Amino acid sequence: MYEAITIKDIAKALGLSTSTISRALRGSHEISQETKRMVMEYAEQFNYRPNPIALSLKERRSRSIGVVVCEIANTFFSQAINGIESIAYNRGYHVIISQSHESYEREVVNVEHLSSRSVDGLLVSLSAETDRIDHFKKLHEKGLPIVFFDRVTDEIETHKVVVDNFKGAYDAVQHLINAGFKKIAHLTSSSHLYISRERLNGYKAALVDNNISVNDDYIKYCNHGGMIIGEVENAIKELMQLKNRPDAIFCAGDRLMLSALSSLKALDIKVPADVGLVGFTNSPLVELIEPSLTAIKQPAFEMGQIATELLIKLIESKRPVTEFETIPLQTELCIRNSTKNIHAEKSGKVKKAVL
Amino acid sequence: MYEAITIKDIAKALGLSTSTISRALRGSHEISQETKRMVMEYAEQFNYRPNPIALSLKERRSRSIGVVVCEIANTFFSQAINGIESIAYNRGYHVIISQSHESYEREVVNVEHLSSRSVDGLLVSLSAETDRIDHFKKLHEKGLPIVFFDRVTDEIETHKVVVDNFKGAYDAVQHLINAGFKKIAHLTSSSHLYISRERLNGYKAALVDNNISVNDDYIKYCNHGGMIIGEVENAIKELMQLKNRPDAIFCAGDRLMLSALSSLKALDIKVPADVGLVGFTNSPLVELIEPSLTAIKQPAFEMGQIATELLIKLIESKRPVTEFETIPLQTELCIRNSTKNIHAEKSGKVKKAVL
DNA sequence: TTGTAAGCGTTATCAT
DNA sequence: ATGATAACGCTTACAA
Repeated sequence: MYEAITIKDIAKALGLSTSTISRALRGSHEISQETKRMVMEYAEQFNYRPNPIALSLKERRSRSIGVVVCEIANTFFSQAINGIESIAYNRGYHVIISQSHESYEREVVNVEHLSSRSVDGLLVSLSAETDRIDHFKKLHEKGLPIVFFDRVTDEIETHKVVVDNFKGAYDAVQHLINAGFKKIAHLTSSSHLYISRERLNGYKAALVDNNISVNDDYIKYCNHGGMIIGEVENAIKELMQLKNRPDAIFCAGDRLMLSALSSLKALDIKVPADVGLVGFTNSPLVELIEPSLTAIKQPAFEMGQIATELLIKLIESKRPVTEFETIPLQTELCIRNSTKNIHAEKSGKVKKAVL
Repeated sequence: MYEAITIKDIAKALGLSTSTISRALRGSHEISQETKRMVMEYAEQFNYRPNPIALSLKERRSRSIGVVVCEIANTFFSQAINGIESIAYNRGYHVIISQSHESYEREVVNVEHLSSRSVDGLLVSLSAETDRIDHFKKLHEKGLPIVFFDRVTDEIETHKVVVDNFKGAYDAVQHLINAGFKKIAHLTSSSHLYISRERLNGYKAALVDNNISVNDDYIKYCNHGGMIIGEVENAIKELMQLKNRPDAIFCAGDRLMLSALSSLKALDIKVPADVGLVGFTNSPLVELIEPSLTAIKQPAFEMGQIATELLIKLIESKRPVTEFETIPLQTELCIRNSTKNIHAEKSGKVKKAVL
């Protein structure tokens, strides 16, 4: 089996003590140049690598951070994870990803697993099913640093990274209205999710501001985030069977949007000829679909980066942090191959946040 | 900060020695029922969790496995990772994912990082750019268990999990020919990848068997797997500018297929009216694209599962393994919403493999 | 049945 | 400038 060389081995080979080797390796000034050179050379030659596990035990930290998301096969999250990695690896942290597949049960198990594996902190985006968060509260109270991104909760006071979901939704619905749609339905995820409620509010506000009354029959929830077979299909079917059938749908998320699309296709309903469609999605594929769809995109990569910066700051801060930031970013509305930056101040916000 | 209870704490509290606690906790028969009960209760009450880092140090294993892939934002790999997780978590292993983004450099760095973090084994699918594999050979020779899946190499003797790429490609091209296409181009990934060569061979064989001569101008390589800006666009442009322009394209991979699609769209070339398109992809989205495309799908989830089973077997085997398996699975050809199982023995193979 | 001590690889503290 | 020792949390011979 794989046997790595240790400080002890070097000490024995060079006739020195382990402490000398340790110091020499870290370039301590209290070791003679000559000894340092010898040790360094030997270490180099035999490809010495400090054992991270021993270090972890000593330093009481694992230099790893846990990521809790619902699904990596979702463009938003895979992009966010890329952002997370880009920061974490530079700072010497491992990233351990766990997926809940939108299941509360699995989220609890994963969090338990990660914490028992002594990650130094957690980056969390809640699952759709999650309606109570004791599993996070418990850890947070014990002092485990946690940063939420995208699917946040207001029940835990810590750093959060979000987009302006209200505005993103509002703009999208306004876009539909501008395009002439009037009977706009809303397909949303779980009502437990704060972002769902924000997006719902944005939707309602846009309608009201345009003197369109809100029709509750037009609002469909998918409490399992569309992960349960038939969940989206049924919602779409119900919408399409309404007497006063909607002429457009605003989808609150990636998976919902894509499932809605295939459900509509199965019903042989054409988009946008029969039904207009816009939604929150980071998938570049929507542009491949003919005619290309209007998408609200989130700055996923940046969100991952910022969340990671904040988490590492928490992890490495000496004394308890009492002031927490909620970093608000902006969405982009991508209309048929042309991206319209709704909010000019976007990059400014990001910059400030990373400081 | 987060302070977990240790065996020492329990020992002190109950006036026993740490070894007694350790044994009691593991239910050793050489500890009195009474003591066991006491210890168990106390541990339960204070929510004792063994420190996995201390365990790792003692057992000289981290109970984590490293995954080396190019991109998690690729349906094949995210599905494979789901399979990997499903096995790993049950067996008490952590999964640490790293992405090369098809870059040789990053792959080397990631592997170095993972091994220095003392993972117990590696699940690898090579990056498109990778043309030499010393970074894996070195570790393999030191005894680190490695299992390759999908993008394998024949330069390292170990377990491998693959599909029958030749047959998958052959069937796809035959399908195009059956549909009336005759001038079939091939857009492939890096020539370094063994699977690319197999798929190329399948492509050629199908042509030859149908008395169509192979035209080298019709074969385009993307040595960076389509990750470099313009790589696929240029290849498609070149194909479309040929005097004897192809009437169909067979794509060797997920990213290539989707990039080809958007490149064709940018050129205002209709699929399949102007150009037929089939390719290796696990993306469910191809069905949403109008008209839906023909896809060759790989059993990604199962491949991940089998690879993980094999890796854990290697990790946990007491003596060096000298006989290695190459598990061959079968692809499915998915034609316009109807899935045709080309190979009946598929499930049988999988079963055998997991044994 | 329980305790003592050594060891996993490293670093910090206190000698020398 | 270098060495000895203890400690991080846990397991396991070996003693008692």
